[in-house]
Amino acid sequence: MSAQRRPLGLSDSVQAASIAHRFYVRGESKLEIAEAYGLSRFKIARILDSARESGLVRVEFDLPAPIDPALSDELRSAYGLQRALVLERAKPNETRPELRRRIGALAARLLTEIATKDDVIGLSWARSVNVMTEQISTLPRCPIVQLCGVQAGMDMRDRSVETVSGLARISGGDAYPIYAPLVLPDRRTTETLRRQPGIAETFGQFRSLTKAVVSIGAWQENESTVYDSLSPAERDAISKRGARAEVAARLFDAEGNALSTGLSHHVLAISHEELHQVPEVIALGYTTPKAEAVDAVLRSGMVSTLITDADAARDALALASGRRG
Amino acid sequence: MSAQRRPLGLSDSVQAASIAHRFYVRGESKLEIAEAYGLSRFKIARILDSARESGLVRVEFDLPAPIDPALSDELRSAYGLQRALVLERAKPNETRPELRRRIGALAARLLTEIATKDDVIGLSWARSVNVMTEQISTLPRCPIVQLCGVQAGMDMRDRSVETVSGLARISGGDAYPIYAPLVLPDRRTTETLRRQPGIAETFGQFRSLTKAVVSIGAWQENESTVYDSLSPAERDAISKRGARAEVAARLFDAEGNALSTGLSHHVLAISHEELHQVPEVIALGYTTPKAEAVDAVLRSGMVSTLITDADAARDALALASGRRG
DNA sequence: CCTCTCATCGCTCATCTGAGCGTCAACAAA
DNA sequence: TTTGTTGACGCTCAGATGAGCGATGAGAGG
Repeated sequence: MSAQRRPLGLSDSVQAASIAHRFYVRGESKLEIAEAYGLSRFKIARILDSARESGLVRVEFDLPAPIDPALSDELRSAYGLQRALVLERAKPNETRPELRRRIGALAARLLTEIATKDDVIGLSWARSVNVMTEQISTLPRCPIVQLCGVQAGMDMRDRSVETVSGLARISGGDAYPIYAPLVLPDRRTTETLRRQPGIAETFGQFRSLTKAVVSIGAWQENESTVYDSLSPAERDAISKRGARAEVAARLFDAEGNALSTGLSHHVLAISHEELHQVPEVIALGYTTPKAEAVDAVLRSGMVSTLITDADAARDALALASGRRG
Repeated sequence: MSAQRRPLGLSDSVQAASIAHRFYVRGESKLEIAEAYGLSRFKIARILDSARESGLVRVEFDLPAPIDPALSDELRSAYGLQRALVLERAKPNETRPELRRRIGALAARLLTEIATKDDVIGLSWARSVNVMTEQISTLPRCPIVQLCGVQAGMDMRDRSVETVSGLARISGGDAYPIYAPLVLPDRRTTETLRRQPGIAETFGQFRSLTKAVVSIGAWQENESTVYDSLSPAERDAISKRGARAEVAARLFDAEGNALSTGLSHHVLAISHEELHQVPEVIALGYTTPKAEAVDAVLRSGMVSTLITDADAARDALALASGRRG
């Protein structure tokens, strides 16, 4: 908390370090140490305090991944999440694909770890989710369900249509894909497709989902594939309704409320309600421009685990504390 | 204490790290953390314990010098010293002059720090003490007293005869040198010199000493300049009396008892008793071959501060614990 | 189905610990 | 000299903590 006081002398430093070693590493009680040194336990407590304040003893974390435990915990408690994984800043100028890869790797490890054979896992449509599945090598035998239709554009090229079936192959469980576009021209077409055998079967799985991995998009250019796929008129109309964030083509306002717009009726995707029912929703959202969107989605209470980077985490925390303090 | 248990999962690790951060860095109580996480305080305690045991949280020491705090503390309490400074192992194959330089630097910093204007500082004749004085740049104005005569041999070449006057120049205090050899041919010559004006004056200071810096020599070849300067017959005679260590040409047996041999009467040096009276005796002793000698001298109870290296410290500790356990 | 094992969890109680306060000594100003 | 200021120290007591114990539950084997 407080800044470095005076640097302490060599002799005092060694004594303080020895005491700290006994206390923190060997776990002796302060009373015990006090007796060994012929000092009062208060003196020992003060030495330990000043040793920590002066930075003489540091507590380091050897996490199995480059995660910032302090930020993770702050984020977790600020939004009442079950878990938060905040990736440490890596290089000063990490490119977006590099960051996405690291976020995906983290999500992959988490999913591999927490998935059980009784799970039904849903995946939304996003580059980061795609990158995640590429980094999963083992998974219990459980069904993999696609949460929304196929996004037109670059996704086709990197074969992300195979995300769900690919993961199902690794898992050995059933695959429930949606071979149809995410955004459709009108409501009627949407409902027709919605009733197609394969698609209806996938939609039927939504109520059984136990885990979902989704990506958070911001309602602005290049920060949401759904945004990018709409016409300027539609984008603006939705912006005017207060849309800030998008998850699986479902929209949220700044307060995290589900936003029902015209778009709602011509996308093939899991509904707000169904997604909210999923016990474990792992949301991926990274980079500063998405902080506001991450904030909005977290406020919806839908997310149980957030995986993000340090920049976005700090910005989101600033928003959250701005509301409180 | 105990070895690494299982490595813990990613999710648990992050939780444990967050809890450890709250506890160790932010200083929250376990009860507080337990409430924040909806866990019992016992659970928190167990998480913290296993986090430390598994090495997930590490306590690091940022000492102003490369000192091993754990070894220092063990050594300090094993021998009932006031202070112990154990230099961390540097390179795998550090040469003796390099090690001596680092030991000297440490002693220099310590002496600079603890010396006050009311001190009377004694220096024994040794390469490490000489190296120490070279690295002292400031010292309160106090008298500097030479504790023993000049050792013949290589010391002359590196101008270590000037050690005392050099340090006195830095300090601004009086210098009490001994311009006479340490080992003399017979008792009569020794006593004659002992009564010479300058030398007598220096010897007169011995009872006023408040601090002394001495080097520990082992009674074997190349580990004691006094040993090296004697004839084989004398060396062996003294060895047979049980000599293990030498400090300022005064001998100690393995139990740390003062050893009175024929040598005692033809050296110009402070006596065992006078040295024992000095409130603060800083002893320098390093490298493995000297461990037994260091052990012996520490057992004498004469030393208040030991400065050594990790190898010697470990070996000495093995000797000490061998006697107890 | 039972029963055993193994691990986890949270309780009690004796001990340990922190916040706040009063005492004391050192030192500077009056 | 006295008086005020500052910092170090250790006391009290309420609150936090650890050791040990029995309860509970999941999974293995009968």
